Parts: sequence; structure tokens; C-alpha cells
Amino acid sequence: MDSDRPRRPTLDTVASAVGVSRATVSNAYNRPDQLSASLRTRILETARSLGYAGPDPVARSLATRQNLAVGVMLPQSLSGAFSDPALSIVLDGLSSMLDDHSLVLMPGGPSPSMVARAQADVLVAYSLPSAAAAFDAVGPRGLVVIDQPVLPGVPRVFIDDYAGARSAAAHLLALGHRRFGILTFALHPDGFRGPALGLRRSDIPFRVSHDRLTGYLDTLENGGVTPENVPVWEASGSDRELGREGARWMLTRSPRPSALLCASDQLAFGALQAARDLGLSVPGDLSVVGFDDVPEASVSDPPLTTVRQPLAEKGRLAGRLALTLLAGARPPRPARLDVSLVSRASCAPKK
Amino acid sequence: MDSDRPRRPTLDTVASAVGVSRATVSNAYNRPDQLSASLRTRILETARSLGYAGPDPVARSLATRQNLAVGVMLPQSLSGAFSDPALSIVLDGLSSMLDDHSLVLMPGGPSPSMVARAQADVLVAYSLPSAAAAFDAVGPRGLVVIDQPVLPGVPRVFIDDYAGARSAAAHLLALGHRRFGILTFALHPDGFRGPALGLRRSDIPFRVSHDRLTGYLDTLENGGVTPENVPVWEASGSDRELGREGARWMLTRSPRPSALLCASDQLAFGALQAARDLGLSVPGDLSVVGFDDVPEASVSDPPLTTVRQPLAEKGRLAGRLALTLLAGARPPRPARLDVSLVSRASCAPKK
DNA sequence: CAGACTGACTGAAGCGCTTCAGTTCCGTCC
DNA sequence: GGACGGAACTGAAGCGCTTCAGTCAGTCTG
Repeated sequence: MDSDRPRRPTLDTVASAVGVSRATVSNAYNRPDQLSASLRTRILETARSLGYAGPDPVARSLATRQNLAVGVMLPQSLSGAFSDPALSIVLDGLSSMLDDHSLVLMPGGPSPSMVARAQADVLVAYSLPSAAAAFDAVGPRGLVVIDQPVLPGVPRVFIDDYAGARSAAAHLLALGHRRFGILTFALHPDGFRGPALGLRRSDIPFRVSHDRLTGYLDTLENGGVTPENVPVWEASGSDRELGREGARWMLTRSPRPSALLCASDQLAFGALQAARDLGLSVPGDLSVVGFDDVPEASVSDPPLTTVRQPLAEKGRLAGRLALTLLAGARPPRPARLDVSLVSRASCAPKK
Repeated sequence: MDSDRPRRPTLDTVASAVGVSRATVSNAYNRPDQLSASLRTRILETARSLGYAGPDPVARSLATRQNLAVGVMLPQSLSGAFSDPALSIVLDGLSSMLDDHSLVLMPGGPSPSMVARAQADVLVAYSLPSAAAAFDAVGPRGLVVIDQPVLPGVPRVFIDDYAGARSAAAHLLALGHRRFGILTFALHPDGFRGPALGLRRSDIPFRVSHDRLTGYLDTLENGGVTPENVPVWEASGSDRELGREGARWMLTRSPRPSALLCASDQLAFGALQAARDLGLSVPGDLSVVGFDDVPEASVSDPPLTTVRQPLAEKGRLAGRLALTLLAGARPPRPARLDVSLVSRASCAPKK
């Protein structure tokens, strides 16, 4: 095989080629002030000529006990995860705080072994179900949760989903709507999509889905709308096309809802499309409220009324919490960010 | 400080607690068949009670000389990168081939030092400019390029951008159009956006931008359209909003183009929006062609005529090349994937 | 019952680097 | 001229793990 392939050069190779100690070569790379400039250039040149590209990252990490990387556990496959622009924004906020760190992405509700092997100084769990096995593999590394699940003693950044959902529902009630439909993303991690009846509405392992759904329903009930009369469609993910499908179902029922509460902007965009497909005008025939306020919400047709959550800030804050952990401080407390309703053109009073 | 914090348990801690050798504890984790089942459970239990979460990933990587991770160098910040769904799809294809590997994301045209420290077995460069300093830091690791740049001896997966652009332009010419506008993404990595005049059109370090632009212009010229009369807008990235801006500029010039050639679907979506903003009908007043065929192209309003490239396949193929490199084989040759024009409702004959 | 196996476990040699406490050498200062 | 201080460099002890060649007791075989 390749057993007699020439061995890769190491620090030692370079050191003995130059005739100095290994420590000096190391210093040439890491602490230029520890040796004379001339020796340093000599070392660097020799290294290059030997094909030595610098200290091995793994060995370096072992010796320094740091990886300069943060691991991110994602609930879905990458395309699934990134079909919602919210994640991109959060990740961007995160990476902007952790400047020189790279991001180790572990998609698909990562396996414990992937997490165990991940070379990251600290881990970030993005919107995972509560029972994820991956948490067992976190080990001594720090952990920060975004959104969910709630883990005792683990720092977390989240928003008040319940309150956000309430404000969305209250807005529509105030406009006089009485017939609603609710479009939510996954209540359970089983890939189901379809009408969410009784059984699926209990023991929901996704806190976010649960809180938003409950916020909608509680508010409607308080407003005098019987929850039993409100159809709920569960999409398997937060994806435009899935929203379109759910909305089509909702809008072809009778009586037809005059207002749709959507658990994400992506779902709402799908609903907008479904309305267009069916020749319904928004907001003339149908009011739609989203959740997130992704950038596109302000330029969609029509612009989307939605619950704003500070996505970039969420990522940045998660980054800051991770940094705190990295600095060896004790885990910061969970941090809640504010939401607010942004009123645009996708809602109108009930005719 | 935390100097007298109890030290983290290691394999040795567990070994001596159980009264076996370190090798045996290692085997308990990695080669269950090397010891009796009863001893194994005893070891695992003791480990748990000591708070030992399994072998340290870095030390393990040093000893085994593998990281189970592939590094991905990205040309932009994460939100920039992911605003184009094409990247998500490619990455998803990539990660689907490298099942148990995690992805180390290095955003923002990564610095050499970030690349040097990245703990990855193999690196993938996604659409980087040719002179990226990061390439110096690749070291002994394998490298696969997606799209660009062209690096001698480095495996690459790419499409025939020139041919794709030609087919788009030819399509519009065939429909009788004579007044064109071209919307391209970055020609140079300097964040510029605006009309791309002579100077910016030479020495383009992005092969993809170059080939598509040239494909458009060559074809138009062959079709009897003077290139000098074709306005070109350079967007700083492949982003809907940037496309909207460029298209607005193009569509408010006189004479107004009757057809727009867009170097990506995202830019084309922006152009669709700009047309809507200006009260122009597509394809009535304006024909638009995109590039990529992202999923949304088939459901946009109107559905987009575009040049299809097999995005997921591109990712998968890159993954396969990376695997080949990982297996120690010699670098595979560059692989070109096919493109084809997909005709939808965004183009019509010139009135 | 000798010899050959087998299964279970161990010792020790790495993997490639960082870092800290020295050592050496030389110019400086009183 | 001797003590001092700083700059330049070195030795060696880790960092935590994998792996391979053994060792050893017990089981099989003929």
C-alpha cells in the first residue's frame, strides 16, 4: 500500500533540518517575538521547501486544549434546515460573534457518535426536540440551546413564542375575523403532515410549536372562537411549499377561513401562494399573519404582517453565551428576547 | 482561578478505577469484541459514574489521524451564502454522501489561519475567487473545488457555464428580442454593485461570472446585437434584493430592454419583483431568464425560464470526489455536469 | 498429555504539538 | 571588572488517545 510513502514532515523534521529545537520552530509559528527575525525566516523558508504547511491542527488542539470551533446541532438535513432563511440569519449572527471560530455543522438531528467526535469547544443546539439522544454526547463541553429544548442548567436563548402567537391572534380578532385556520410546522419529529387532530396536539416535544399553537388557540378561545372549530394543519417543516399545501387544504374547506395564522413566514408565503392559486385576494378575501419577520416579509406580495423576532440578535446572543462558557464562567441564565407584531398589508378587517 | 478545579477524567482515570489497563477501556468504546461483555459494562458504568463521557475527540483524532469532518470554504458570510438556496442544496448533496462526517463551515472567504486550524480531513472550496489566500493553508489535506477557481491538479466539479449562458441568450434571440439587459453577480470580490463598464469586465477572477457573462455577450453578438448596447449590472452577490435593484436600473433606462438575462435565479426573482414594482407584465412587457433552476423557479409568479444545473448532484459528486481523496487515491479529474434550458412562463416572443 | 489454539487483556510506543522552567550568551551599568 | 538583566534558544514533560505485539491462562485436539 502506501506504507513506504515518505512520511509527512512534522515540526521535528523542520527543526532538525534547520538545526534548532522543536520548540523554536513552534515559536516561529506561534510566537514570533520569541526568536530573532532572521532565524524565523530561515525556519519558515526551510519549512516551505520541505513541504511543511504549518503545525498540524489536531495536535495543536490537543496541546492547547482548544479547537476554535463551535458545533451546531441541527434538527434536519441541511437543505431542510436552510429552506427557512431564519436559520441562516441566526447562524450568521452566531458566527459574527465567534469571529475566528469555524462552525461545525451537524445536520439531521445528529447522532450521539457524531456529536461525541465533533471537534468543537462548545456546542449549540438549534431547535432540537427535547429527547434528542445527542445531548448525552455533549460531555464536558459547554452547551447553549437556541429556542428548544429546555434543559435544566443549560443556557438558552429564546423568545416568548406564546406571547408572540397571542399578539398575532389578537390582531386578527381585533380586525373582526371569526373563522380561522392555523398552519404550524412539526409538532412531532416523525415527518407527518396533515390535519393535526387531538392526539397530535398532546405531548408535543417541540416547545416552540407547542407555545405558538397554544398561544393562537388560547387567544381565539378568549375571543369567543371555539378551538374545535379551528382547523390546524401540521406541516412537517417550515417550508414554503409545505405551507402552500396546508393552506390549500384549509382554504378549500367549508366554511373557508377568512384569516390564517402561520407559525412561520415561510409557511405564510406558501399560504399567500395558495391564495393566489385559488384566485383569492389577500387581504381582500383572506388575511394572513406570519411569524419571524424574515427580510422577505417586507417585500412579499403583499407585504406580510408578522411577529418579529430578532433573529440576528438571537444568533449573536447565543454566540455571546457560548463565549461566556468558553471563558470558563458558570453557565449564564436563559435569555429571552422580545417579539413584536409588525403590521403590513396582508391583513385587513373582516368584510 | 480554576487551577485546582478537579481534573477531567480521562481513559486512565477510568482504567485505574476499574483496575484494568487503559487499552482495555479504549477497547470498551471502540472494539467491544475485544473484551468480555461483563467487563465492558463494568467499565462503561464506572465511566459514567466518574463523569467520563467517552474518548476525547481531539486526542482520538490525533491517534487515528482522521477527523470525520470535511471543511467547506465559503466565499461570503453565512447569511450571504445562504441567501442563495443553491448553496443549501449543494451542501445537502455533499453531506448526504459523507454521512457520518460533519461539515466544518468557514465563511467569509476564510482566512488562511482559519483554514490551517480547521480540523477536517479534506477541504471543499465553494466558488472562491482564484487568488484566495486560503489555498496556501490547505496543506497536506485533500482539496475539492466546486465551480471555481481552476487549480491545476485539483479535482473540481463544475458545469459548462458558458454553454448554459449561450442557451439562455439564444432562447431569447429566437423569440425575437433585440434589446437586452444582463444582471450578473460579482465580477470582482470587492463588494461593488452598479453598472459594469469596461474595466470591470476584464481580468474577472470569478470564472463562473466570467463564463456566463461571456456566453451571454458572445451569443448576442453572433445574433447581431452589439454588445456595447447591452447594459450590464453587477450585483455584489446573488441576492433577490440586489437583483431587484439592478433590474430597476435596467428597466428605467431608455430604451428599455425587452429581455433580461440573469446570472442566477435569485437575481431573476428580484427582476420579477422589479417588473412588478414598475407595473410591467412578465412575460408581456418583459422576458426574464434565470440560471440554476432552484426549486422555487417552478412556483414563482410567473414560473421562471432558466438554465438548469443539477445542484444536488453537484454536491453529491463533490462528496464522492472528496471520498476518493480520503481513500488515498490520486486526485480524480475535474467532472463536468450537464446544463439544460428549462422553458417556463417568464419568456414570450417579442411583441 | 503434549502441543496448538483461542480469547481476554496488557505494555509501551507512538500521534504532532505547546509550554514552561531553565540555560547561555552578551551587552550594560556602577 | 563583576554583577545584572534581557534576549534567544532548549529540554522535557505533558495533552488523551489508539494500536500492535505480546503474555497468560484456559480449552481443544489427536
